[in-house]
Amino acid sequence: MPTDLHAIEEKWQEHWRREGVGTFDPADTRREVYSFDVPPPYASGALHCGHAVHYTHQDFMARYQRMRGKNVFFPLCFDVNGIPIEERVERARGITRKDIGRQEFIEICSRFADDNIVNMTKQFRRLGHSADDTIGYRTDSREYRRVTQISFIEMYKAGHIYKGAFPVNWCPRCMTAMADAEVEHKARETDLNFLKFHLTKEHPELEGKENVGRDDKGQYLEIATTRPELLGVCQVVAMHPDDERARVLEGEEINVPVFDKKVRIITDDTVDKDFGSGALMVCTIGDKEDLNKVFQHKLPMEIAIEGDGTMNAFAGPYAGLQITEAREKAKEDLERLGLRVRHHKTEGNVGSCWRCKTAVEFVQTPQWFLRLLDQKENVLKTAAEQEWFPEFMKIRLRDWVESLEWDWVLSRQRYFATPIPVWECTTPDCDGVVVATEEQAYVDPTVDAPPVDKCPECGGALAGCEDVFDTWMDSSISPLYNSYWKREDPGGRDLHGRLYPMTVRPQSHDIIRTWAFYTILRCTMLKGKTPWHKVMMGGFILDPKGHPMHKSVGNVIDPLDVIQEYGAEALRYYATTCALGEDNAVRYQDFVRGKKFANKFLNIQTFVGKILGGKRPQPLAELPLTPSDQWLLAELAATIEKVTESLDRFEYSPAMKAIESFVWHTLADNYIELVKSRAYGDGPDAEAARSVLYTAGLAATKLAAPFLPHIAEESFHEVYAKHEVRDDDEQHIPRSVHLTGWPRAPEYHAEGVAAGRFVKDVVATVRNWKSDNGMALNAPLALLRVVAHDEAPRVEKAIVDLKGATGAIDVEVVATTEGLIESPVALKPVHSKIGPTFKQQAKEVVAALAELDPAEAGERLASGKGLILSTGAGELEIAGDMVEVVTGYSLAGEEVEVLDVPGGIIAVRKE
RNA sequence: GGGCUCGUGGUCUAGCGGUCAUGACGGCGCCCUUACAAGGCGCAGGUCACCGGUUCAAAUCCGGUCGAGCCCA
Repeated sequence: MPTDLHAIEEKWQEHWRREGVGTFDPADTRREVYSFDVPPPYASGALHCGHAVHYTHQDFMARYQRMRGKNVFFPLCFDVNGIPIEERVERARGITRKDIGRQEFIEICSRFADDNIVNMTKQFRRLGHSADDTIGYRTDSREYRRVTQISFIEMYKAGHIYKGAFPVNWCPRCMTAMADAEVEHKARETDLNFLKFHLTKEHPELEGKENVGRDDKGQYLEIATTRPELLGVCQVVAMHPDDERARVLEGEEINVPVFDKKVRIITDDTVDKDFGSGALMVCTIGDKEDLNKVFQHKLPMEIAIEGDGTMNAFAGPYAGLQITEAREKAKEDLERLGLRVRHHKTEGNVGSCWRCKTAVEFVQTPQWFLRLLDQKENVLKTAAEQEWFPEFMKIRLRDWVESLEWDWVLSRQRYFATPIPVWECTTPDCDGVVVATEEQAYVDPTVDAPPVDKCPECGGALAGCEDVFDTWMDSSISPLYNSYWKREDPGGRDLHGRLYPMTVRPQSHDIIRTWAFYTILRCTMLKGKTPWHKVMMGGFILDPKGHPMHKSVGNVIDPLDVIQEYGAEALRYYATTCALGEDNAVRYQDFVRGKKFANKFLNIQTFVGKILGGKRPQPLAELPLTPSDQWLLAELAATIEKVTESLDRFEYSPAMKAIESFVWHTLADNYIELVKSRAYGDGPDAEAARSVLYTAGLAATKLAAPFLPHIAEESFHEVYAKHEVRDDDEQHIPRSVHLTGWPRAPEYHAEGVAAGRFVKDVVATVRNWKSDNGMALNAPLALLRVVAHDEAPRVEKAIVDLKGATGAIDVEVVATTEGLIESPVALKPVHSKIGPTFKQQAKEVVAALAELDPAEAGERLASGKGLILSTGAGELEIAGDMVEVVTGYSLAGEEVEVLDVPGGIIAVRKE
């Protein structure tokens, strides 16, 4: 029977959509809620393997919790805001956002996202995901942005927000401010230039010291820098206090080349004595370290770079040039003036924009900030109340929180994001601000009127704020949005109270410092309560060699291609093998195994269906169960327990292994083989086997349902559905296995379990023996004698299975080895002993040995005597170590083969 | 430079104090067995990265070395 997995998968995907399997019921107050604060994938157009695995993990849990009777809130959401879509639109149209009107640009971005969302929704469905599109959001919707704005208004009123002019990270390409969390540090090779800074006073004692020199302009100190274009804003030169040169120079002035400007020499123990020349020029502002020194030493904040990445008047002769042009020009000038002593390449960490990888600069412009440095403890306190899976990932959050030194800059100078709902006074030097009212939100201050006409401070005219929010402002209220905070309650039954805190936040570890941190921060500030009880932290999915997948490397694997070749179930099977918190390489062998297992599973269910013949067997309790039946039920109970425990700990891999081992090995390879012939028959024994098959087959279907939902659904409808009734309506069969209850351990008498396991081992041993002896597995056996010791009375009850499964015509179950006689059947010469002793005579000795009666010889050897051989040269005696006695068994005078089984032995005879 | 995670047969992987170290993929041999050859049975293949320590007992715990990945500076 060829199985078309694709057809099965697509059939049930359509069924689930039509039947609304997975739909959250906001009006249901009876069932407990299990909610997911899902990570909205960015609407870029395609899901990648990381998405495929992470959302599949969520789907496992969602389907499991539904079967546990929970009202599952598992929304289908999309993130839309921000630079990536703006960038794609700009590239696709060959424009910048400034070329067309603000509102038109926003409109184009939004339509671009629409198409991607349609496409990605289809992809989720093809993966077999049960996310609920009746409760999803997209972050550019008016409703979502309304909630973001309200959250801002509340925090503003509570005094957590301020506007100020501080240096902020700035991407000259995206032309916007950004938070520390958005800055990546990448190793980059740059030129390290050693420049002459002439000293204002001569120091003969420094003569000959490292990096100190002299030319026609006098004595100089070499200073290494990668940013010569910033010489104009060099504020100070710093050296380590232990530097012997610093002891002489500290407090003196030194000449900045080209600019003919004098700066002080200071000491600072954070300076690396061994880097460059050991002396550091502090510029405003080359990097974060400069910025720290500016604050620490109260240096002037002269910023030489404009927001568009050009140099300004502070840069003197380089004003008007782009940063990199200015750098080249500065190097040329220094070289020409003989001020650049030498230069070499160095690898340094350059802060870069996480979106476009452009080197980040510091720019000082008025921006909106959220005060968070006073919230560090609160954030960690909230996190302490959460259960993280795995727990160790919390360390990353703690490290990040403890390292924070800056407030969060909220404003971005972009278009396609949530507008900051404020109007500002246009009168110079008046800092009057009018914040929108909650009722006004959603509001776009660049279009809509402020709640009051004039500045409340000075009566001046108001202008709408043109800045938008950092997109993490939107993302970090997802638990509030999801739980209908400040939104109309569709059920009118305190939905917010029932949904907040949410049950679980699934996410990956690369956005702990952003999404997890900001969400905990903001929800703690706004609600004073944790946003969720649990965090499920996914790892990275890497290419088969263990490297990250990148378009530029060409190692990207498209999950849809995997589905095309192996099926969605195979991809989902692979997802079960990916442990939380660990990075996992794509493993093709798992796709192969998943596909094989899906097929095997369907075959087993087909067999069970055939055995049942369309009838539901009598309940187990009314039937005489054999030891084999009891053993199988015990195994089933243990499997249910193991799978349930594992799922409750978000451990998918052990759960799947338990299911696979039970279904494939215990049920198919052992139990079915054991009872196959009985189950085809009539009578209570046969009915018992069928009832066990029904129970185990249905339970296996339910256990597999969260992981392999398509084949579970197929099996359920093919074999079981018509015999089952709905929880809520006994007149009808269940619409889906996913709407039925999680399996409970079956009830049975356990006294035969050990005997059943023994019977299973006996049968497996016989089958192996047949295979070793080149016999067909269904070949008949003349006799099977089972020595079962204490278990004999119970094993006896399984004679029907022993006969059926081994093909033995006669089966005897006995308690002891009585009647089984072990006797020598052959004598094997030990050539390594006989050869050296008898040399030429050896051949004759061996021949004579073959003439002896094994039984008699064995007896002599057992009593410690040697063997007497008669050869052509007369009699001779050989010692016991020259011969090996091969023993055999006989039963009632006929030769039998004896095999070891755990817990006993068996004797078999072919004919 | 710091933090976290991980080094187990050819490849991937389970185990994370206690019988002969789990299983998959691949390889080899045998087998059409009233569900399945996309299957069954079996075989080969491992100094559990390395070095120390704790313990009656270490793949497992501790320390160090080397290597990989991620996060952060």
